[in-house]
Amino acid sequence: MSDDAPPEALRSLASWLLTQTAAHAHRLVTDGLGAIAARGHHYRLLASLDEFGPASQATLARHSGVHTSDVVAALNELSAAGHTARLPDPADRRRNIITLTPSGRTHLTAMRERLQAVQEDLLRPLDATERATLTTLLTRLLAHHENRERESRHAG
Amino acid sequence: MSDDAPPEALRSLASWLLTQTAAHAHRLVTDGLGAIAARGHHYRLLASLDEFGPASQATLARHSGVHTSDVVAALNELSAAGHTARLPDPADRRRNIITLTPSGRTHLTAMRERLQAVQEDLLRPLDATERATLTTLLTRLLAHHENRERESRHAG
DNA sequence: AGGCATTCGTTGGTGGCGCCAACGTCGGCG
DNA sequence: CGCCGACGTTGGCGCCACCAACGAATGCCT
Repeated sequence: MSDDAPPEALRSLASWLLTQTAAHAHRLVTDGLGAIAARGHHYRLLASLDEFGPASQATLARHSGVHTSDVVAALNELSAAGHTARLPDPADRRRNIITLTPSGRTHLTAMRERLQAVQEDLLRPLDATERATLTTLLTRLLAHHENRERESRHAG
Repeated sequence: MSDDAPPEALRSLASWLLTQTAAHAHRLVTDGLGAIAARGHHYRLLASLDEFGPASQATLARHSGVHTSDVVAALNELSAAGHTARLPDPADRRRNIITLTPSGRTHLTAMRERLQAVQEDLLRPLDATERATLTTLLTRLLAHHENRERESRHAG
């Protein structure tokens, strides 16, 4: 649906370049994960569990950046598939403790492989140095805006 | 909702960096345009009209990259606000010819100003050279994936 | 000890964006 | 003439980000 060249008014906007390339990246990721019946949220949650160990849904949300209401839905799916276990915290009955099951660990590994392939696909036209540069620039932008968010949340 | 640091498994994925920064960019754009009751699609369409002149909805979709079904909705809003005019093409009665009204031109200018401010906000941590580098890298990625899309559409 | 604010999980809903299927209308070409 | 295709439109889907509200439970503060 976008055969002709976009107007310069778009091409010259960094925000447009970002959201467009991100859209392509998102499609690659969705397709890659879709092939093993997974979605972005699943990877974020399982990766967080793997790296930080068992956690409540709230801390899981904070680590993964997934909204708590979406964490509920994603964990419903993951638990139904046996990839996570949801058991009540005896020390605080408001909380659930989420753990990664062996099946979940296997699934996570499969996701990682898919995502590695996606990165290759995504970054194909760039050489190693350029990839590093891109990563650095994006990381700096991200850090900046994450800080801004934190400040405005604590101030407001 | 994302207070703690994301896991390294995310930070190391270029696709994640892209979609995250794009999400921030998208929010800035949405807020900026929202202040003047505009949305992303509106800008894309008006900018296309401004740069390429009056066009049918189909060619407008091709230029702006907005899906035709979404073009309909956006043009309903823009026409209702008097920013565009939709008149039947006498030469081809399937087509509508969309034109930019004076009011639309004014609106476009206001959007441009907002978006310029957003770019500043978005890229604040980068100096001029770094901004140029980022633009170049993203443009190359975008061109690559756009070509891939075209090829697969004409092949399949 | 009592009362209040806060946290946690959950439900249901919103909006943007990208996209697909279907349909009636109309034009162009073999 | 008949068929294929383009055009505009409607209605719907999926993913992601996010918000409001609620009951249950906890912790703090007095």
